[in-house]
Amino acid sequence: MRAGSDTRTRIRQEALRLFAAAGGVDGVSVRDIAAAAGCRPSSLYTHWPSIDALTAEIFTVGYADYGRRLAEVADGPGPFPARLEAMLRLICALHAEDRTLFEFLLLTQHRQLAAFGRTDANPVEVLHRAVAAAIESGEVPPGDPALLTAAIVGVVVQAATFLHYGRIGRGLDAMTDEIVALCLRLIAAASKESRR
Amino acid sequence: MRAGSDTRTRIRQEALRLFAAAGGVDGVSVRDIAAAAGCRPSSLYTHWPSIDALTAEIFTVGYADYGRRLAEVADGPGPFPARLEAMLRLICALHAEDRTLFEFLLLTQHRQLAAFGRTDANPVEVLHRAVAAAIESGEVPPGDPALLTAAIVGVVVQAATFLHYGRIGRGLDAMTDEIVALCLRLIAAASKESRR
DNA sequence: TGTACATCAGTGAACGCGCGTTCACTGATGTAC
DNA sequence: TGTACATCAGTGAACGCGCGTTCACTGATGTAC
Repeated sequence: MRAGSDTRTRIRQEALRLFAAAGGVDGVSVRDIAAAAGCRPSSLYTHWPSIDALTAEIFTVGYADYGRRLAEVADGPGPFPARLEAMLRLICALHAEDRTLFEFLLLTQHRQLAAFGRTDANPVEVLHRAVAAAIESGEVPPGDPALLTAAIVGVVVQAATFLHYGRIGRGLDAMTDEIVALCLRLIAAASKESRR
Repeated sequence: MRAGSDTRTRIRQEALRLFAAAGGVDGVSVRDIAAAAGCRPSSLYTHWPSIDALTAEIFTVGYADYGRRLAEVADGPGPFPARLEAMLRLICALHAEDRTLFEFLLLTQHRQLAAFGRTDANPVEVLHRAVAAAIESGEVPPGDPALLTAAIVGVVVQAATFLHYGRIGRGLDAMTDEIVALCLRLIAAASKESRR
């Protein structure tokens, strides 16, 4: 074996970075990856049989690892609400720790939304305005309207999406307590709802 | 003007159907759309200057219309919780009314998730098991564990995603009351949270 | 009503392009003796 | 230590393919008189 040639590692890293930036694997070519990694397109085939094998490796390894760490908490001892809170804190920590991987795993979407931009007809924008107005009028107490809107649409995932597009300036790690509180409320609400 | 040639309409409809089925515009070619619409690829250019113009028309028109209908409710009179409930009921009704358009607008994602499949390492599956276990153990009262899991990850959007992949057998319209209750809980929780 | 012409949705063949991939090769590094 | 050989990561040119798109055309339909 040769002394540490890091081309394989660089290809994997740059591919992940490009996929996360593009919001998916489409639109990122072998030539793009090679250029970013500082090698030739054919070098990729020294390490993987195809581009699909590379993307599958990145996704499967990352996803499985993420699932495994989550399972450790989920399957552990203690009451469910405490484990849910621990899972949420883990997810927020993972996002802060490796945002590129997190976004690649969760945000393969949203090219259309990005192309459409922020207009008044954007449903999310409509809801955001309604929330902001409700907060201003005192119907809903003070808070970050963008965060509350994201919570309604999708709590963790939607918050990560808003962060990805720069509508929220704080990382998921800075919002951990609020995400935990919202989700704990959700399970309490579900309990009451299912009893009626 | 000629007697109603419906090729233009068929191209638009079939393109939308294919985009929704593929979970995005990538992987759907002009040839695919033409074949589904029963015409030749070149016919598309009689009606649109490019494939991008067609996708932009479908997305922009659908998205703007969706946003407009939502804005009518959001900007109407009455207290915020009632307007939020009305918006959620409208969204669920829109999903039931034109699921293809709804999915095209919201679910441009998830090809990677589909390729990865349902394994034990899937984070969503991990959470689902934890929720199901919590329900079985009585820590969380009876209810649809898949629905509760979807609620935590993303309430409306995530529920629509699960429905898209067949993990939930009921339409959003059949879940409207539960979605409303969950989101009303979310805003109540947000109120208390922001006061501390 | 009949004929000549205009319109224009749709056709069919072809285009240039970027894609993923192949493969004979190079040349730096490691090993044998 | 020096020489001959083996290994193998990385190269460069080329491939076939499907993509979006073009354009001269066809032929059914509508209009003028």
